[in-house]
Amino acid sequence: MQYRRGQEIYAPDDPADYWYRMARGTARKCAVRADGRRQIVDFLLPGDFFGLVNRHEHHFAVEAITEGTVVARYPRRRIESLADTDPRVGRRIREVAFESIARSQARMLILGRMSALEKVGAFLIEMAERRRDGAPEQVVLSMSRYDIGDYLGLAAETVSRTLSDLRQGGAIRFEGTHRVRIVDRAALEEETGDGDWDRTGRRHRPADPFAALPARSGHWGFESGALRLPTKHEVRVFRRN
Amino acid sequence: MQYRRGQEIYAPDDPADYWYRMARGTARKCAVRADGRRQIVDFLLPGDFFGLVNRHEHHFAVEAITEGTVVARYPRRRIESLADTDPRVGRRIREVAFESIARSQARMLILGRMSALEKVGAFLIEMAERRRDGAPEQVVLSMSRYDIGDYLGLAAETVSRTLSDLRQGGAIRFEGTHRVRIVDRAALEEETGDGDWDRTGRRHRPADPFAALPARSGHWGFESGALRLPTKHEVRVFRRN
DNA sequence: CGCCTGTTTGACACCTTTCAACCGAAGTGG
DNA sequence: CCACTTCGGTTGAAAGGTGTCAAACAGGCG
Repeated sequence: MQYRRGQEIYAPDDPADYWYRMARGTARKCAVRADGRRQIVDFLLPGDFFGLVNRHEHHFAVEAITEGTVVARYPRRRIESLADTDPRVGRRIREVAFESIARSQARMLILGRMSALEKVGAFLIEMAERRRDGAPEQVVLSMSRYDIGDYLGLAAETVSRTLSDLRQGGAIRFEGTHRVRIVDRAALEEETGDGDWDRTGRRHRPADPFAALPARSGHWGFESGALRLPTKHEVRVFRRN
Repeated sequence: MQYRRGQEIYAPDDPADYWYRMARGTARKCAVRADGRRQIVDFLLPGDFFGLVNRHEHHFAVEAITEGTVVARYPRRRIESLADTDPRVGRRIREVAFESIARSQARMLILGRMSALEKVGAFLIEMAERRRDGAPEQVVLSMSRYDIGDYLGLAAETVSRTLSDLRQGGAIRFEGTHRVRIVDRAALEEETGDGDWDRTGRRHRPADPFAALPARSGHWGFESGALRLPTKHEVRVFRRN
């Protein structure tokens, strides 16, 4: 099936008769509240499966972002009976599902405990990694700043500002509004603390108050490897340059 | 297997040789950063499956919260081969996985787009619903305020304050620090906007600026059905009473 | 009883949102 | 071809919600 920009692939409460696989283009899976607040739960890129649910109805809406988005659609009941007879199919479905769980849970870390700078940095890295077609420092952002904001739990203005900060800080370069080149990937990676999430959580924060704070020495900037969060004043000065 | 309060059930990077099912007690699945920031990805209550991953290693730590937490442990490879031969097992695993996906994605809505008041309200309702043993307006919070905060992406102090606000607003009552009775469930439910998430997201927020705003009429409080977010000043006055 | 962990409350700082304005690009119709 | 509109992006200024720091308090346990 082919879709136009903005077209709905399925709506919440639609009967969940199909499972889907993105073939070309980009889509967003999202929920919207009456007051206009929106949360994008996932961006769907080529190769991604979606629409896998138990119930007979979907919970979210999925909408095409790019013109000419192409989606493969599989009748749910047939796939399920196929999985019953062919163990490889069942195994593959479980793999896809577990992958989805891992991705969802990784996003909780981002949504719950990261600053705007870290969120946007993590987002750029995620988009770079998810490109299957090489060029890992080329990032194409097919979605709008509003979409990115609703994906990260930020206002679109904050996304725009943060991207500008990263650019001025030398971590990225713009090659058009929707095309970013990662110049200093190490800075972005350490910024997001990508590998930092680990180990036990037995100790609470109040129990180790002087554990590994980010170095406050030096001035603002990324020369120390990791991006440090500049203070308000520094940012202001920063932006004026 | 039985665990003591705070004991680790598995660590990140542990070989993922088992799948688990919570039998008694409560546990948290979490990640911690070097700087002390922690995100709890899920609370595990009796009946919940966990540890389902593709890879050979886990990504998160799981730790018992209550003394005497009991967990059933299943060898992963045996379950997988069992699933290959018995379609019902495979089906069940998929169900569990899809359920987990739905829960994760529902939590994104909470983490990304809700205020502290809404987060805590949603949390109380979630805990009430997940109790299998009746008494749906009795909520037992086995976990600490720090745990709740790291689950919701809030500071523990904010959780405490918000609970106090809900108590003073008449939505809940304390029956001990870790035991809450939901007095005005409707207020909590409308507060979280539980049913409000829906429909298409084709329109961005800037495109419909005067869509269904929460009624600003009346004074603070819950009399209008939904909890409205009090302004800073109102909260201050509120708390002094 | 004293220590320790966890909870509550207060005061203040600050990051992010909100409200605006401006700008550029794309599409439309005269 | 050029107004005109619309949409999305960027930037500024002000407001506010939440985090941080701090202190007091309660409960459990040796």
